[in-house]
Amino acid sequence: MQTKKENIRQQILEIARDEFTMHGFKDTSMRVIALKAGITLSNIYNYFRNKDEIFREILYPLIGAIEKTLSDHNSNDNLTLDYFSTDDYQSRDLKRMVTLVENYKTELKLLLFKSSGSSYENYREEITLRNTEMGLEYLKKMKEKYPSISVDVSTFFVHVMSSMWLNIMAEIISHSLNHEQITKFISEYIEFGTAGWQKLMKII
Amino acid sequence: MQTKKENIRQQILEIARDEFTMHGFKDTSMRVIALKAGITLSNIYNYFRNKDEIFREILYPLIGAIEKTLSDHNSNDNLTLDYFSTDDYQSRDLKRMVTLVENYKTELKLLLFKSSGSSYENYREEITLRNTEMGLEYLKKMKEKYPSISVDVSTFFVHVMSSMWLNIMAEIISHSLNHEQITKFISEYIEFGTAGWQKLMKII
Amino acid sequence: MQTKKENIRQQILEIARDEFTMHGFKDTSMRVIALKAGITLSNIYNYFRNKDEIFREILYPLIGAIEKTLSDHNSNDNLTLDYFSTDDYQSRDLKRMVTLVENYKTELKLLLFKSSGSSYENYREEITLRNTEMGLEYLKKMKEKYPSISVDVSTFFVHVMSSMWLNIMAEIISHSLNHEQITKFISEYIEFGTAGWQKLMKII
Amino acid sequence: MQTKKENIRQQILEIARDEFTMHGFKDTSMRVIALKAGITLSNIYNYFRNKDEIFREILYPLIGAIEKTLSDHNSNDNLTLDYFSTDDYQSRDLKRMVTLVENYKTELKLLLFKSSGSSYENYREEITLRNTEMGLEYLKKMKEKYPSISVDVSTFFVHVMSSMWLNIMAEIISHSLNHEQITKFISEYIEFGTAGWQKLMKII
DNA sequence: TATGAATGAGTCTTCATTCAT
DNA sequence: CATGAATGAAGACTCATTCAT
Repeated sequence: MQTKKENIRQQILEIARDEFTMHGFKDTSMRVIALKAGITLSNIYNYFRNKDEIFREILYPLIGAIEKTLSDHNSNDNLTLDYFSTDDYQSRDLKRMVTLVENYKTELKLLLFKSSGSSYENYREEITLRNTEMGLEYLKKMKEKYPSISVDVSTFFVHVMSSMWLNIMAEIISHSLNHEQITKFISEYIEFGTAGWQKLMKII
Repeated sequence: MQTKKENIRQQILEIARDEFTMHGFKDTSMRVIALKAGITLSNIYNYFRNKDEIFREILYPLIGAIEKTLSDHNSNDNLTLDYFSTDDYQSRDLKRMVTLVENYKTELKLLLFKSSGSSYENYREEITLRNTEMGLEYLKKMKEKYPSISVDVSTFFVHVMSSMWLNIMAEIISHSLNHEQITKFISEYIEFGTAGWQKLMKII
Repeated sequence: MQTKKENIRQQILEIARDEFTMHGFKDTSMRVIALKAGITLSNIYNYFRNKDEIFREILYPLIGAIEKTLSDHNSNDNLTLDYFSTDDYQSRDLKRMVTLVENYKTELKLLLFKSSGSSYENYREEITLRNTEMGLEYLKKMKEKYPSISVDVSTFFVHVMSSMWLNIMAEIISHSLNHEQITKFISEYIEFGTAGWQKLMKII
Repeated sequence: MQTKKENIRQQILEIARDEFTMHGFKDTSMRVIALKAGITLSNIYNYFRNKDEIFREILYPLIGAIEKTLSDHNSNDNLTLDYFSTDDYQSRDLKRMVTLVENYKTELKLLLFKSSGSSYENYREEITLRNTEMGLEYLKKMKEKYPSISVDVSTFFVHVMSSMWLNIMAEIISHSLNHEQITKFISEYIEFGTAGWQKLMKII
């Protein structure tokens, strides 16, 4: 009544996000959302078509950010052997990820763990797939640029490395790492990964 | 009537496994299992006490195999720097994992992805936790044996590496890799990981 | 649709009361209530949280009346030997009971006979217990006031006399006594009981 | 197998009696009886036609004893005013009841409290009815023999007095009175009741 | 915009009993 | 005499969604 409409809309979204976070998409009850929002169940349907739309709306900003991050990552800046000798490049990519994680903590949790039953239930796989394709493409271009390096790496290996990104995000979120812990981890991971890739690609 | 009893029991298990695989434990309906098995819903309860018991029975062999693998892995054979210079040790561990994956493809999928709501819903986390603890313990012992190496690695990094095992299994299963592909991947992963760890531990 | 909402609520209550009366709380089916009310089973749950709530709502007025009657009865007016020589006092108490019975015929039947399985299933015992305690307390006070009387009566005897109240109510209800019959019975019961108590307490 | 058949039959009866006592007729599960008896569910049906037959068989001796007690009570010995001046007669009747209670404690509990849903669920009422009829008949005969006494007592009053018997039994059982307590109560009840009836019948 | 009412399909599990072997 | 398998009905309750007002 006295609550302005947009307020209600926001309130539904916030409570829904809490519920989704706690019980997952499928086991979140519209009834409960309505109850906690202090409105009628059916009134929710004046703001959203259905449960899935609420879920999608919650994840909308995150999805945008992810898409942006992915396309940024896919630029041609990285096509240099320096990527594997100086920390700068990988660091820059990882920092993007950290930003994502820190800005969209809850939403990432939803997307990665709680989306079963929603229209985003396969999003995690899709991203990994796209990451893999980008990775393969990257290796191909590098080989063209630096014929001496070895890129004889199985598609699946690239795939596993790609999925690592999401797994790491997932773990960071699950364990509620603070900024310092994240930074420490990233430097370790870069050191570890750089050495690994150099070995595989027979650089130097 | 005409179907022999053990047949039906097996049929229930197989159909249940399919359903669990497709929809997850929680969203699998006993009604549907009965329907697809061509028997009465209530008749299922002559073979199993409840839904969870069916799930547990399906996973029973896998759980045993996992426990065995873990205890084998936890031996002291690995306490040598050779672990990081020759492929033999890691290879042996990874081959154990491969055996697991190839023998219990479907069941692993269930355990890793589809167990929410069942009594095994936290098993994945538990294993990662145990793996992490084993990893930290391992680093400590190595440091005692080889004081020159560095083990200044964050717990979280060890945790991520531990969870890698399960993630890799998960990916192998999801992508239905054949034996050759798995072998190829493993050699790559060993090469990659060995280089990474050597770098981190500052082994020459 | 065409039926107004409060109608339906009342209808559910009435039909539920009939069903409870016929089959008892436990053996009354929500399905059947819905069927007889001409509504959907699930729609009942728009009016009541669960079966027990329906039962409690039906008994709500009766419970209030009983509590009031009990507290009225527990006054100190009765602390006189006249209680056993003139009819007035007992008559007044019994008339209270009659009023209760005549006003809450059906509900009393539910409470006394049909509440097994509901949250009121022990109410009968509780009342008898409270009545017994009140009776014992009464005898003690009387002895203090009139030391010559005998109150050497077993607790169990007081208990049986207390449970009589409820049994009498129960019988009146079961046999659908009219007002005249009730009045007749009461005068008989007072005559009978007064003589009995006088004898036991050795009054004159 | 090694258990003789009659043993099994007895075992079923004993376990069933326990279950009926604990959960009542309706809420006792044949499955549980079979389980506790260590036999198959369906095997019970080789010994008894159905659940009700088990219940009836358990109560068979009690029913016989009740019928005998009732017919004994209905003899002509009691047709004397002495019944209300000496304790002997009533005492004899009450002692019969005590014997019943002490010999068939469990069975009476079943019959009075736990028979809902069985073919004996109305037995309590039936007995009270027969008791009432016997009481009315008794009063009539007394009036013929002793025209001076008053028998102007309502049918319902006789009914309540009749139901008292069963209520008292019920209370004795519920409270697990020992022999001494029962005897004490009975003498109190006789004193109370005799005085009451004398008053009502205007004897002396 | 907001509401209360309504719906039908769905959840897992238990029940007493029957029947062929 | 004993068994395991089978059945259909029933239990209370929840679900997301729709609709008339």
